[in-house]
Amino acid sequence: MQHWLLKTEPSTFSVDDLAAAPRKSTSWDGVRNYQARNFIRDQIKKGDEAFLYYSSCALPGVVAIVQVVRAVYPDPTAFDRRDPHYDAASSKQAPRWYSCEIRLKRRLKRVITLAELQAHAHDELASMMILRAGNRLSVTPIEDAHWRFILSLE
DNA sequence: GCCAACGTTGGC
DNA sequence: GCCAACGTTGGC
Repeated sequence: MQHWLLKTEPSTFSVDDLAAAPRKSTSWDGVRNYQARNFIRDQIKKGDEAFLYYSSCALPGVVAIVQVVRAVYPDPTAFDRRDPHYDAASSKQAPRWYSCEIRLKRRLKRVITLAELQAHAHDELASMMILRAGNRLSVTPIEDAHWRFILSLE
């Protein structure tokens, strides 16, 4: 089982939104970056677990653990003309963008902040993608050792 | 296929 | 709001 980190801006979609959703699950869609798309399309499997990470907010960091409950399918928002993520170049015959469905497994007891992660950027968390300068990927794989270490901070 | 211009992301 | 770091676009 592979681990992941999924980025969201809490002002757009928060863990509260996820907790309030039916079955505490949602379609993880709207990803419009090819590298992130490829992770979703080619590597994310049902049963995988991911950290939910808050960005562009007062306290960036990991806030929850989610589980992939349905693997890859074409991103429906790309087909919806009224959706801000609509993409005329994506057709149902040849989809360009993909989604998966995630369910809230549990909230962390507290936010594991970006500042805490950065404090270990040169030892336990060396080469963690989210800590790379200028990182903008919204979907990144997490090494097993990193996953365990981050949870040990909780 | 190169690369400059432009837009977006995201920490601070 | 600033700005660095990227990704994308489009002229050539």
